[in-house]
Amino acid sequence: MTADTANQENASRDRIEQTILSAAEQVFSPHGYRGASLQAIADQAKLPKANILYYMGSKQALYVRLLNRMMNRWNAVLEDITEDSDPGQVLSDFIRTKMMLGQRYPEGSKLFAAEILAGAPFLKEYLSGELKEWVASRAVIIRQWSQQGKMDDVDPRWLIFLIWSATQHYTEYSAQVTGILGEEALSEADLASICQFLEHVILKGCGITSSNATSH
Amino acid sequence: MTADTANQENASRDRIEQTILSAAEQVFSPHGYRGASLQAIADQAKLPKANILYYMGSKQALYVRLLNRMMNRWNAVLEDITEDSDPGQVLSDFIRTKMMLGQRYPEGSKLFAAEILAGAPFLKEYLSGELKEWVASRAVIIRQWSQQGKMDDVDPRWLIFLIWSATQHYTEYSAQVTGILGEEALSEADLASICQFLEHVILKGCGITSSNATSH
DNA sequence: AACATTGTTGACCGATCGGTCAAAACAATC
DNA sequence: GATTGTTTTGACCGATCGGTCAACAATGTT
Repeated sequence: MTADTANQENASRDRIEQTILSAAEQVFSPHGYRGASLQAIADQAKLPKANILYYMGSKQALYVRLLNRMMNRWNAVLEDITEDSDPGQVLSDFIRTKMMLGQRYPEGSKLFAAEILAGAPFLKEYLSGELKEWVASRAVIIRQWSQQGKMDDVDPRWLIFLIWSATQHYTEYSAQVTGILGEEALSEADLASICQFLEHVILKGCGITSSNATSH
Repeated sequence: MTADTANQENASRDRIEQTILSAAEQVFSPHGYRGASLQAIADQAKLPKANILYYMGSKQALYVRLLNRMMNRWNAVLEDITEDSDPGQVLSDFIRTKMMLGQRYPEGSKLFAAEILAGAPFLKEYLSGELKEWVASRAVIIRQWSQQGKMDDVDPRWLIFLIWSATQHYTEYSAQVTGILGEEALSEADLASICQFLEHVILKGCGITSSNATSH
């Protein structure tokens, strides 16, 4: 096997794996790791149970793969900010991006939520390693914004948690939200209204005077 | 059996039921309904499995009882507000009360979260009935505050969701929060700091000029 | 003391759990 | 077309699932 054969590897295998991953995400996300069964995943994927194990090795390996896939989707957020960035612009983008990611990958988001709820048995080291460092490094920059007088002197960690929680709420608690609103699902108008609200409250609440009103 | 014998009913039975409920809450909360087993609950309660079923009837009945117990704990919140109330005072109380409830009943809160995450199969009608009406009635009053110029004209529903999500985050995502902070659990100082932050951002963000600074 | 009621629990039920395995089907190479 | 390697899948394994039941202990009641 030469060095680059792995690149153009069997495409049919990839397609099947994607089918399985997608099915698994739908089964794991509402019920968590323990509440999901391989048989249910197999039914969802319309494949024999033994076939799932042939491709994924074990329930745990499949689950961990899903977690990693979801985390990769979040990598871009808040990545390229500096002390010279405009807080209003950055936080607006942050809110909208997080909101959009939740809408785009609802199952993946719920999967992640269930994992945290269960005490993060498979993500403990990621949270206290990579993610902790990520938050710490973002916090440094936000602190600089405060010192420059661009915004109030708030704890950056609580601010990040606030934006995370406020946006995630609409995917992970979608059953509650839609129940209360009396709608089947959130409309585009709802989403726009929510984004606008969150921007208004959080930016204003942090003492950020909207520099340039981005048209929406 | 006369009409009121049920009042001073067997106290030993109550004690055992509380033991079981407490054990069940600890087992259900991280794993959800499907992820929990009666055997695990029995082990936690240090009782034979058959004994659990003798007192609770079935897994489902036990689970529903836990949900109801948790919901009763929330009943007092935001209950006695009028159009003449002070928004700053009310929202401050709301934030602090919600935060306190999450700290007081972490398992119950997580249980509720897991139920919603699973699509709220046992709470659908509560959400779209009682709770929907509750939110609607609170929204009317908040709208009046806006019209009186006491606060910005924000959508009360999004405001309620914001406070719910921001406060619940610290109990339901406690594994993530503590992992990122590098602490075993949230300290009292952390909690006070978080409450202060949320008050600051949300009240200011809603255009509420803190009437009387309550000392903390 | 005799009896009825309530509480306790090990043994057991069919169903399902995650996972293994071997036989058959398929694909690729020579 | 025989050989080799890869997929596919039903059958099966021991463990565990929620729940039932009958035998038994404990606790009133009279």
